Amino acid sequence: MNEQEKLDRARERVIETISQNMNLYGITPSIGRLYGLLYFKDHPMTLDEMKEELGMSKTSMSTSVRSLQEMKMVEKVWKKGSRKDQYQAEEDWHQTFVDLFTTKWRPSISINIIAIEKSIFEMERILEAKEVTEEIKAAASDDIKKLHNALQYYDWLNRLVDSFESGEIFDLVSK
Amino acid sequence: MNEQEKLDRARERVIETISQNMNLYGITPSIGRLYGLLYFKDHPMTLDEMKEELGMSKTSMSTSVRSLQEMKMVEKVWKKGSRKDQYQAEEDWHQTFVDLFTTKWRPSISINIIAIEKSIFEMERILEAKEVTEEIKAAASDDIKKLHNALQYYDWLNRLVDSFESGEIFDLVSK
DNA sequence: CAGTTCGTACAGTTTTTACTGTACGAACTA
DNA sequence: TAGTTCGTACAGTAAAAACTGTACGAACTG
Repeated sequence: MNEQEKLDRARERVIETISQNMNLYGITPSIGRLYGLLYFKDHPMTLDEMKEELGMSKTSMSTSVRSLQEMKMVEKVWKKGSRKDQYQAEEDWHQTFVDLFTTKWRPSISINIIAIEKSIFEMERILEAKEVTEEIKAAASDDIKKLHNALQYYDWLNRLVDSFESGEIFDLVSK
Repeated sequence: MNEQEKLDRARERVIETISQNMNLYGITPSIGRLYGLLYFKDHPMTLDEMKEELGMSKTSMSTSVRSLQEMKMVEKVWKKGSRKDQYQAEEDWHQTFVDLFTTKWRPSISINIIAIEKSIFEMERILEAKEVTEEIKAAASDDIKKLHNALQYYDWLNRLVDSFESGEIFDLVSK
């Protein structure tokens, strides 16, 4: 094995390992591998180049790179003389982590809160109703209490995401 | 629709919504639904009861509840007079979040660090080697720099997990 | 304007993951 | 000790996700 091969192999080990562990971020291995490829290239790449290096379809490259863009892990850059779109990886993983956390978590926190609030409202109507047995009211009351705890948790989570987004988290845990 | 049905429906909305959004925690919807069920029951449940309520196989309940246990979201409790195992949901979601984060992230951080360190070592050997072209050395040197950045990130992530585990995070973002 | 090139929607296929039913060991019961 | 009950391993099946190839609109080129 020559030195170039050794270097490639060492690089690929890291790409492979990281992409395998990216499911924690909600990222599939093949998308992770693409990110790894872009991370180690010191210049932007086109869809055709990615396709070539990973041996996958251009369609996959197109959709994968788009989802990486949505997660702000990759950005499109303009390069003179090329009609093709060029993409490069975001280099600062702290920033990537924060963005990922924010873009992924924020929407689902909102969805959960809305569902919980709606259910609390309906349960409170049950408590007010006349013809309801005490047993059902007790159950409703119990559920309402649990849902308020849940709301409190989601509020906390929202504030946690705030602290990520604002960079305040780096005061507690420095880079 | 009677009041009992209204209550059930309100409760199920929350369970369904939350379980759908649990993929962020790396939890499948059906496991999330099981957790939701346990969360709203104010008493521990057996595998047979879960099977009954969710209309799924006992095998699924057994494996699902085990993964919930591993994530510390559910615990087995002893109940006198019953030979069957009884399970109940962890109620404090802040704690659940912290545990989840810790148990899921810690191992994969370690794996990534090990792979990176191994590759850095190999790349440094390339730099020291005699018969290597300057071009390859430059590439190796570049990669090493990137890997050191990665290590720095994982160190940060480890300290972030520390602050979750120790509860220090709640100083920054209060409950 | 006709001819290219590029990126992506969409449908179909392959691969992966989730779920079920059978079967069996362990722990209890009489 | 024989008979139950309980939980789970394992193999097979059903469902879901990832990936590809075709096809086409948009943007460029001559």
